[in-house]
Amino acid sequence: MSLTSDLIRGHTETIILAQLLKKDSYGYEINKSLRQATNGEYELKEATLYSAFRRLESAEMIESYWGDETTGARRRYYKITILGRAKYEKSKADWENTKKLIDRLI
Amino acid sequence: MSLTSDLIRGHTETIILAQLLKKDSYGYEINKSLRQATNGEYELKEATLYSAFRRLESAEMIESYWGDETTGARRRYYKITILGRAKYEKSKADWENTKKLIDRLI
DNA sequence: ATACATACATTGACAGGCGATGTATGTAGA
DNA sequence: TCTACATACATCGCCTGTCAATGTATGTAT
Repeated sequence: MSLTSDLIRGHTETIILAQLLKKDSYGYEINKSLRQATNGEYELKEATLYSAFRRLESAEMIESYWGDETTGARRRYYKITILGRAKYEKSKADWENTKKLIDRLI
Repeated sequence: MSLTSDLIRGHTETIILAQLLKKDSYGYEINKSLRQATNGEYELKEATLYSAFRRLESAEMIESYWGDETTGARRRYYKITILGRAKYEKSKADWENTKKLIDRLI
């Protein structure tokens, strides 16, 4: 288990939603963005990433469509929905509260 | 799933160690302290609390002894070890790092 | 040819959290 | 006296998110 994995557990979906808030994207690209944003400190494991996509799509927080690449590997793009935006806002507020709570307790 | 449960997952042991850093204590009392410290917003579920004690004791982060109550229910007191203190310091530093990481990502 | 990067996907196992349940002691009130 | 409640510890079995391992397919560089 890596340094952060246990502490970031529970934030995976919010992190993905935050990326999709900027623009439609696909798994591989999201992970590249995360690596860049954290100077290589953090990225999602593929199994974690794709199972999060499944959950988010089932919950109608995101929608997917195939990209129209004529060359290279196909890409499945994801787009955040209205529900996803609401969820993101809620999660962000929860994070702010939880952060204070933990700071008070440790 | 409650508001905070998924986000606090992974902090349970650190929260317990933080309490034991102040003084030797026992399950029920630790939970009372947590409730007080958070104005009733947060407490550990008993099953969570006691399984955390088991893990921490196996890992030699805490030690236990029976209280000498002559009346009322018996209490099993826990005491943090040197190893537990080191673990606490490490966890706290990890938390500071993770907090920054998450803030950057969401 | 070979290795590597891009890209998606599933399976099975593991670990932490927790609902449900059980035990036992002592106190307050009807 | 009976009942309810607070204190206090403990375990079982389920659920859920994470992830190692593995597989598929395309394109590029050496």
